[in-house]
Amino acid sequence: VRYPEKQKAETHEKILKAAARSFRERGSDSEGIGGVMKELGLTKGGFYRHFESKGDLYTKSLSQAFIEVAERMRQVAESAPKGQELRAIIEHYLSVEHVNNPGCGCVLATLGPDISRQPAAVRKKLNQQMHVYRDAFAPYFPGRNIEEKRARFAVLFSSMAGVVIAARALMDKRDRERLLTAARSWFIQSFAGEK
Amino acid sequence: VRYPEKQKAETHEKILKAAARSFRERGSDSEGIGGVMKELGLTKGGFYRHFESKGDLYTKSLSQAFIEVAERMRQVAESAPKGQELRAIIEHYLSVEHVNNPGCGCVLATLGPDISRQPAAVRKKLNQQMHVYRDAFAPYFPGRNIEEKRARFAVLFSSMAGVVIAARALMDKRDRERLLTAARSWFIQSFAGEK
DNA sequence: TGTACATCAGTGAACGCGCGTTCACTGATGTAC
DNA sequence: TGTACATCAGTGAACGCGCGTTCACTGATGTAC
Repeated sequence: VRYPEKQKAETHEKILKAAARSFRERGSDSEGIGGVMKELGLTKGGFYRHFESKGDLYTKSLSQAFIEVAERMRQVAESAPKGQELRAIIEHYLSVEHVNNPGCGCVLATLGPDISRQPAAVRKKLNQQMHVYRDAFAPYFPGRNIEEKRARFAVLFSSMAGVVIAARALMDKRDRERLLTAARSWFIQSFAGEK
Repeated sequence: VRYPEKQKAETHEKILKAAARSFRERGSDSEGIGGVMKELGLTKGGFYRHFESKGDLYTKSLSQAFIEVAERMRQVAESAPKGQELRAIIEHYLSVEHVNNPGCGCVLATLGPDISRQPAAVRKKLNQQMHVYRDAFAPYFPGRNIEEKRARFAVLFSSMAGVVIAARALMDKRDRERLLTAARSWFIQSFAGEK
């Protein structure tokens, strides 16, 4: 069956998005191509018209995920009152919603350790995406120059990712909220200069 | 072949330690029972005389890992000058050595996201271990009462885990060292009250 | 406008591989007599 | 002290399963004439 005009591009993007969610929710194994394609009402055989391999999908879908997350953060920052952008970003990142929705959340917080186990080529590509991600936020950071802003970005975001990871590992709901609340007020105080 | 007196206990512990390292280095998949047993010069068939299943090994070896890491941290704290314990812990945790040796490093920083994907029973057991881990350090934390100390412990350790994860994801050695240095001085300043 | 043909996204069965698990077997050690 | 026997850690082959990948095939659409 030959399929309608623009369908291929649509399917391609659907696979990308579904995979980006699946990898973040379930890890880089444990669902697989068959599962993702099935979710979309397709069969796994067709996958290879869109991607070279599972590794190819992994790299591309995570790149996509970095972009999506950055875009969302940018919106949060833009809709915050002037001077409160960083605070808004911190509150958004350390929210219960983020912790409860890994599928559309920060890549570092869902697949960080996994990324460091990838072959060099994959890590390289993802490192580039991380830099794009970083440079989208550097403007909101305090610091005398770009180097200082970048350094603060790196410390804050990696720290917050750790908090989200720990919160997700905790089973007790109240422990989780307590951790998030404590972290929120501490990060805001330290980085956004308030309580 | 019937094997010498205490050999079983020794083998049991060897498997536990090798698995604790393997899981942290390569993730919860990607080496497997066969590989771990082979490393020890054994065949995989014998594995089931020691553990019920791979999941059983996972839980027990990570519990072991929590204990080992806590013990090491305790040593670091004890050999530090009076009043400098927390600072010593931070420096040790955020060292290049820790980043370069995931196999004997912090469990949260190697398998944090993985833990949150485990079935409830496994998470429960690991949560208990995390509490033991926490209570071993609470004494070194500032705070008016045990609750405050625990809260600070949770924020500091989860943040530091995030930094180690991010450092491991970075390919460029200098980026990595820059992140660690920035994080070290920031955490020490914030938690251990110095620069 | 109509017709013949090439294209190629998607199908569904099959293949290969690795891994977790099982199981019949081995044989040196510990124990009972 | 000596002998017969039970035990059980470890072996190695086999099994089943799921997953990534391949491939011959389909047939509606787009294109060439």
